[in-house]
Amino acid sequence: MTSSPEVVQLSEVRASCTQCAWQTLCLPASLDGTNLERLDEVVRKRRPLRRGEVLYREGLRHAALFVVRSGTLKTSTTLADGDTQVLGFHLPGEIVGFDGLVDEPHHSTAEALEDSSVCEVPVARLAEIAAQIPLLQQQVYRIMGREFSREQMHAVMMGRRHAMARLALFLHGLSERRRACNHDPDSLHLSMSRQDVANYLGLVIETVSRLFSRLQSLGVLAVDRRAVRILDHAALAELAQGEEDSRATA
Amino acid sequence: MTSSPEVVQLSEVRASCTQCAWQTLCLPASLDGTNLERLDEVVRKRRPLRRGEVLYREGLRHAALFVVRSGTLKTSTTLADGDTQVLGFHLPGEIVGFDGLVDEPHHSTAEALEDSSVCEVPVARLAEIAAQIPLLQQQVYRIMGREFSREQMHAVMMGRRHAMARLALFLHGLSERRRACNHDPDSLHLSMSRQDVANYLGLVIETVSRLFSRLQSLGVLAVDRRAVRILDHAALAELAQGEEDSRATA
DNA sequence: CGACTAATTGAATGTCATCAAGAGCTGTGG
DNA sequence: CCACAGCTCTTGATGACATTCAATTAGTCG
Repeated sequence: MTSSPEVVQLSEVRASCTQCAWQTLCLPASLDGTNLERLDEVVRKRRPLRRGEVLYREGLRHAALFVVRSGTLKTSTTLADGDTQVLGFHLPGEIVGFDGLVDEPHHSTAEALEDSSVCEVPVARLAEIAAQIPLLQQQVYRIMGREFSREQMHAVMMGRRHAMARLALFLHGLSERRRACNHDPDSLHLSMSRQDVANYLGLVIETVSRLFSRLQSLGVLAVDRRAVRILDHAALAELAQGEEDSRATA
Repeated sequence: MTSSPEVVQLSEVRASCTQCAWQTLCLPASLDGTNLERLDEVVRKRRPLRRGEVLYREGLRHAALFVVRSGTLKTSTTLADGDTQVLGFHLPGEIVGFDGLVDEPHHSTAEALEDSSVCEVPVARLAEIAAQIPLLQQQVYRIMGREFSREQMHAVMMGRRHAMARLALFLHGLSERRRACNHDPDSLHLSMSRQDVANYLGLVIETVSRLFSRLQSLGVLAVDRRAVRILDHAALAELAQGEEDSRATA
């Protein structure tokens, strides 16, 4: 079971999509052998990103999509007054870059929250071969719809007027995304800082910190720094709906 | 200069895109005559929508995009607890339906806020001809990116922690969208209720009402029911940044 | 070990939600 | 034409909850 460096090279360069764990979530879904190879030719593997490294920056044109292979990305935008707003966190299998699809400069910046790796898909090349492979074209649309809905989920969270409901929805969403990847939906590793979570939810860091503490004392979560374990999904779901579960404080 | 009923008919049925006021914002941008005709064949004109009429409903599959030709649409989604969250307001030239692109059922419901009219673009047919017209394919991507960025702007608004900043951003955004259509950016006709505005911004109706009153007394707006005139763009911009312009209250 | 950052916790203020009442507009029918 | 009902919107008083300011603890890196 020893794998020589050449084999690794080969699989990385040639058969990236074929061997990728996220095939079913990503562009290649439902493509057969021949078409998969054609997609492979378009997809450019990128060097791994170091924690803190920026993938693309707002204001720059870079018409490409990026598939997260491992790690976590954070997208954010800068406001007129210099404040930043975190727009999203992106896990393996998810795709970023839709805000700079063609010509348009990006409105957001994407940064690695931990050491990560991504595939780069130049939009122009993708469009070319998608024009010849209807199933791929469909998959592109499907993924766009998926990411669009994810954006809307952000608005739903921010629309909740109780801070607890926002955090509960956030945690529930993360849990669901882990389930989608066949990972344990109860154990979350938050690769983002409390500050990032707070900003993402439209709160301040102290509030988020207090909420984590409260969830822990309620027995809903076990919190150890950025490692979070969900102990009571039902209670979390209730809190997500704004039910102030006051009886549990007794 | 009399136009017979037949001429109207003809222009409505055959030359919809050619004569549409929103050409430059919409799919046909940068298409020449021949290609424009091919697009015309795909686009289905729809009967006008009456105020309150639903264009599509969440949970249903309906793989089509809709271009707003006149009027205003509201998209919203229903939460687990039965509450609804308003996701967006859509003005002429803008496009809705991205959340139900392929196969997937819609996550949102689209409703006319006033008598409106839309063009329906079946995604499957659009994909077919876009595969043959690279410029159209590009334009599809461009528009998706645009609507994606609009979604993100919603998150930016909701992220502001002062109610005034949210409303100011909202009004500023509406103003900019009117400017983009060569309309007077100072006069807004809010076709949505205060309740809708409040929900969209994650506030309650009373707060929104108070804010409008305050903006009026500050001399920033002239508010007459749903007719709003922006008197002081600079002040509005300041308020959008969370600057509590307390000196103006003196 | 010491300096730095990240996160937690406490106390006080302020903003927004809630509850409640009233004003203004719209449409209907007598 | 006016009266009435129903709705949207406004305005006021109160209180809850999140922010702010401040200090402490925990964890990380040089």
